[in-house]
Amino acid sequence: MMQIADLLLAWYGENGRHDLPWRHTRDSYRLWLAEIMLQQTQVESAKPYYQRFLDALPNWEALAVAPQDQVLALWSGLGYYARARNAQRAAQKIMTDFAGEFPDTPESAESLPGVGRSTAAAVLASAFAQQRAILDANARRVLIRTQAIRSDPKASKTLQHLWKLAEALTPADAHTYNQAIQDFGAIICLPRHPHCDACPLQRRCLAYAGGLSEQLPLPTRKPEKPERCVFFLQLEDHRGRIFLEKRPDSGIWGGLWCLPQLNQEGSSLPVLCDNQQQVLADGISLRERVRQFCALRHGLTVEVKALTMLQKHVFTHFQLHFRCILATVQDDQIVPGVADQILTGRWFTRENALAEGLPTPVRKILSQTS
DNA sequence: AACGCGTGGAG
DNA sequence: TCTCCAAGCGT
Repeated sequence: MMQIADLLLAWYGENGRHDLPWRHTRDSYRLWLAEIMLQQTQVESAKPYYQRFLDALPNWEALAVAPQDQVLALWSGLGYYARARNAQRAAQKIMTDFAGEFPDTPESAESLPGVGRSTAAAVLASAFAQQRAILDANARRVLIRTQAIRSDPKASKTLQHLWKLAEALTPADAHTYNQAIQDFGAIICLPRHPHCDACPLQRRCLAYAGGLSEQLPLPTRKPEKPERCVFFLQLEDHRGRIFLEKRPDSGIWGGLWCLPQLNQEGSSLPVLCDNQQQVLADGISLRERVRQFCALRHGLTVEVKALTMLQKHVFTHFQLHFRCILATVQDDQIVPGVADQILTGRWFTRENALAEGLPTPVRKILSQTS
């Protein structure tokens, strides 16, 4: 009787996505990069980024010595930017601590920033033909269904169990099997409405046997999405250049270039949604707050020209409402003395700005108004 | 252990 | 429009 691994391998031979750009290499750099890009990211989203990144930074050394801004520009739009910053740190560690080669044990691989248990296993299996089990969203879902696991899919006890199962099922040819179970999860054992009628594991699937295919995995509770409201300052100088600040590495959009952000203090969403003559809750007019902000933070004297419509950007964990404040600098000069404290701001032409690592909404704003 | 971290496609 | 969630990891 064919076991699950053999059934998956047979299915994969006929139906797998053998044309993916990272499927025909054993180069650890290329395999690792694909794994990092694909974390929490769908194949179709990562595809266009992958080849572009490799063309620009084809090996560990190139990535290790690249300017961080170049790395983030190559990642711009893909999201979860800590992946890009960690990727560069990992490349640097490989150059300094591992003689330019991806390490060949799980412990050492997992010591690289951004490389966890599953990513390490995927690279070791494919680059070095080791028998290592992965446990990503696809493998997790397939195992939960075939074994009819009814516990919380994210609970640590469940994950322990799933890792045991994954390791027990993974055959010697883990490289091929890991691809197989991921393609199977993406094509047949879908998150919603799995194609059980076309499933090669139908007779091995406890969820199918129990009529639970649509109910498993058990849904996880969705945390509430708070709403945040900010203003983005679109400052232009007399030459039409735009002012951007580099965000700190920690937090949202870490390391990216962003429009200066003016937080809305002590006032609620309805105020921000109010008309353009609004006055903030502290009694200072928006126009005056902008002028203070630019003077204190950037040493710039500005004139507020306009306020755009309310726009929205949705993250996984919160919703961002924002307006852009259009303003011009009057004298094109950074105040001497204050300039020393301006570590994070620079003027860009539109074209140069769009070549940098920008958050998606900022890229949209700058593209629209150019 | 629970939360922070992006974006886009599907239904 | 809204909901779900995707090749996870760091803290």
